[in-house]
Amino acid sequence: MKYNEARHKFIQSWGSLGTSWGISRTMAQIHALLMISPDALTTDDIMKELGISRGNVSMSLRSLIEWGIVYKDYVPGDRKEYYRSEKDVWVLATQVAKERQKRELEPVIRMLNQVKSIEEDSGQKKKIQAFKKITKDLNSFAKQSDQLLNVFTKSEEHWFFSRVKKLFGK
Amino acid sequence: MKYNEARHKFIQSWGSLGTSWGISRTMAQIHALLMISPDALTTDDIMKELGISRGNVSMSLRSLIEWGIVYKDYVPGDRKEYYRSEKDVWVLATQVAKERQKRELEPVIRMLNQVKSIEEDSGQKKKIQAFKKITKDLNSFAKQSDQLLNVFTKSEEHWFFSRVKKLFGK
DNA sequence: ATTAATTTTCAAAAATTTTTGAAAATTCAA
DNA sequence: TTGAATTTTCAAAAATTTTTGAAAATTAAT
Repeated sequence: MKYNEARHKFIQSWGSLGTSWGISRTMAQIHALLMISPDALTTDDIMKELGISRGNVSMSLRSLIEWGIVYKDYVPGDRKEYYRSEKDVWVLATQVAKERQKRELEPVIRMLNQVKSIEEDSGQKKKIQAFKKITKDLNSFAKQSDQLLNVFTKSEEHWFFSRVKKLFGK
Repeated sequence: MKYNEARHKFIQSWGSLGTSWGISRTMAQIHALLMISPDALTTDDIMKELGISRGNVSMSLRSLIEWGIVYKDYVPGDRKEYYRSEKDVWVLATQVAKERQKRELEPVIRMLNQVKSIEEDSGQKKKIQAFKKITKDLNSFAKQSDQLLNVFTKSEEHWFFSRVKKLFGK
């Protein structure tokens, strides 16, 4: 496979994967482009490479910076801003895990805590029983996942996978 | 909090969470409704409870069945089909993990394997170097995650969280 | 202060995804 | 078979999300 073909495939695939990970196609494509770029890129570089609008690039970059996986660089004597991706895959993964924990897991835990205390209600014994059971179980699972994610995001790469694998006899 | 309020909050929240987990609002709402229902429900029950169309219920249920988290029940002497959710949270979680592994993780690994072998190209040494480095690192991480997920989906509930937590000194 | 370069904002347009609802298909009892 | 009950399909409509692009804001050099 030629480099340009591989590069194109990588950017396109990362873009469509982004969609199923809850980020927009172009945001993921920009991220892909920055990951494989040895040098930091300007807004215009990105617009030209991916054929997308200035506004889109601006908003997507802000979002990537909020996710903590893209950084801004300032070059002395140059008005333009340069953007650069985090390239350490472990750091990338832990940043993404932290953000998703905040956006997806924590809201569930909050909701489940809210619905935990329901008043007695004569006519609906069975339904209330079922409701309490599943929400309690989901809450317990969600909290354990939260703890596990904390272990993951705080651990050192070297340790995590190898220790877990050894633990389960792999 | 009153039961009906809690129930409403649970269904609505699960619905909007579904969106960020890549399934449609109504599909997640149907799942929520079935999880808290002590008895299996018919298509008409679900339509009435959630105020959504027959077609939507039919398609969403098929999808939930494909995910392996909802089952069809047949009641003797009744033409209607009854639907029931998996209620064991560990089974739910492992099913969802398996499906997402198949839909999200495996495609990345396939793509990264494809772009792995690129021909030498005189003019682009530095770019090719950077490309090879990041795709190799991503591939290695993706494969380790895949293995970890296999450990998770094959392990017993009791073991998983407690062993991992103990391992990391929690 | 003025101006040119650059970035950001956001309303409108485009694209995509979800939902509807009625027709078609299926199922099963008589 | 026939036909009523039920489920499925899918084109069109609605809702939602993403993208555009030009105006406004910001930045920094002169």
